[in-house]
Amino acid sequence: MNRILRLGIRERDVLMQSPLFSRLGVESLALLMEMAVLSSIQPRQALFREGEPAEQLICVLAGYVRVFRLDAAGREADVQIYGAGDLVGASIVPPGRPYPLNAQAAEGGMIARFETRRLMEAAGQRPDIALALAHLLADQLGTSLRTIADDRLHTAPQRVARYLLENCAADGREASFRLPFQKSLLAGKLGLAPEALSRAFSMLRQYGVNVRGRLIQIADKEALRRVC
Amino acid sequence: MNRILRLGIRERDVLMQSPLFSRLGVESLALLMEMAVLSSIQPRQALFREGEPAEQLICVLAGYVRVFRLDAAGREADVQIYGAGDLVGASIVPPGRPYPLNAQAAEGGMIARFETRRLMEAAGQRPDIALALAHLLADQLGTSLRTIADDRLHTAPQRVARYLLENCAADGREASFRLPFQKSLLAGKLGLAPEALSRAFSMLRQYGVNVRGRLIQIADKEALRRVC
DNA sequence: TTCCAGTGTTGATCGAAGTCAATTCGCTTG
DNA sequence: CAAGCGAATTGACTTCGATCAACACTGGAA
Repeated sequence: MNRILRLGIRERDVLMQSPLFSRLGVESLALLMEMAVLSSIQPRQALFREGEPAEQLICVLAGYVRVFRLDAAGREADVQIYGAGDLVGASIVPPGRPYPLNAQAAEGGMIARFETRRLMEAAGQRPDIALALAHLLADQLGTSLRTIADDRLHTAPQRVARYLLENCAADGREASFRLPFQKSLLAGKLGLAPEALSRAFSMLRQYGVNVRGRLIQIADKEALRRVC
Repeated sequence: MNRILRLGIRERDVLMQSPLFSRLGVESLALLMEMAVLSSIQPRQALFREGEPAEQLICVLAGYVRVFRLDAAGREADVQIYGAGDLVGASIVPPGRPYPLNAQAAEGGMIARFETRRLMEAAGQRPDIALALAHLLADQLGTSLRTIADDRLHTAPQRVARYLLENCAADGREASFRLPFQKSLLAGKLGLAPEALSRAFSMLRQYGVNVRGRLIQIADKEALRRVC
């Protein structure tokens, strides 16, 4: 919430790598940097709620942001998890509508906020900004469409296996890596209850997947690929 | 596939209403109209397949286009249904990648094709085109995110009830309308097997929903809303 | 170290929806 | 009009995953 925070080197770096900035010319880049307002975020802090007027786009600089929807009974369904460099709520780029979803910090971190109104003004004058926006939206649309298909086609162990294969080092027969966040968050991202994720992991043991805390060890990626 | 077809009045009208064109200035409009290549499409005709180089964006002028994904076993999962005015495959706007999904004509109709390369060139020079693209992508991203949440939060009868309420006249206590396409297509759109859609309809009978062929009659929208 | 709270795991049960098979419906075509 | 075909429905069965509850593990604070 601290408006006085200035962009440090680390924050600039993350921004520069983000899909919004990475394709810009120097001038546009400076223009947008100018607009960024930094905030640190606390675990579980709400960043915006469904129905609120949508005026700001958020770029995650550190930590993770969970975007979810509530039903009438108060149950939550995660829609997407955003990490460093990701733009949250890009679907509200056209200003003047309410947020369609809720966003919450999954852990402590740092974000940059951009006024959508100013962003759109800038995009109207500088094609590279508009194009970068289109690019980034297209990417998010792509992953989101793929998520729909995956949900409908694959069982829980299959979804987990796919996630592991996408997020481990590409080379070699075996691999090991650390989950970037809590298992309950991963469960939500995959559209599962935490219990279902747990069961999926234990069923994947017979395919050479070993889990200790956040550490994942895969004995044979080929074997795992056959699960999908 | 007939490249000689020229834009008739009806086709121009649909294009003008589409989210890509509706926000453009006259010059940009003329430029894009110029690029449109018309084709008539036959039922079940494949428009593009997963993995093919993605070079064309498709705008539906008449009929419906089904976008779906195949799994290893050959099962299909529908991701989205596009109707007149909708832009298919907008997620491939950035050129040079393969199509991530399959598209197929659900019935006979008419489409306009645009080369993504030329489209992006035009967008790079004319901010209104780039902005229109961003706008449209944002919309599609929004609906797609909402689909994910809906899938995860609602049962089959609830999803059907929501669809009915969104697609019937807004005013009045009762309503009736025709489904725009086959039930099997609707089932896919809602992420259901046809049998599940059928059962959902018959369970909604007790909430005042009557179905005969494609004709839907809703006795009391309030009652139906309580299902969701 | 011990305690504690939050996180994750396991077990038992239940309900939703997918699948396969058998009819029935509704529309097109001769 | 009848015939015939694909679409839709219904039934029986099965599987997957949500839910609730009990328990175990982990990491931080006193």
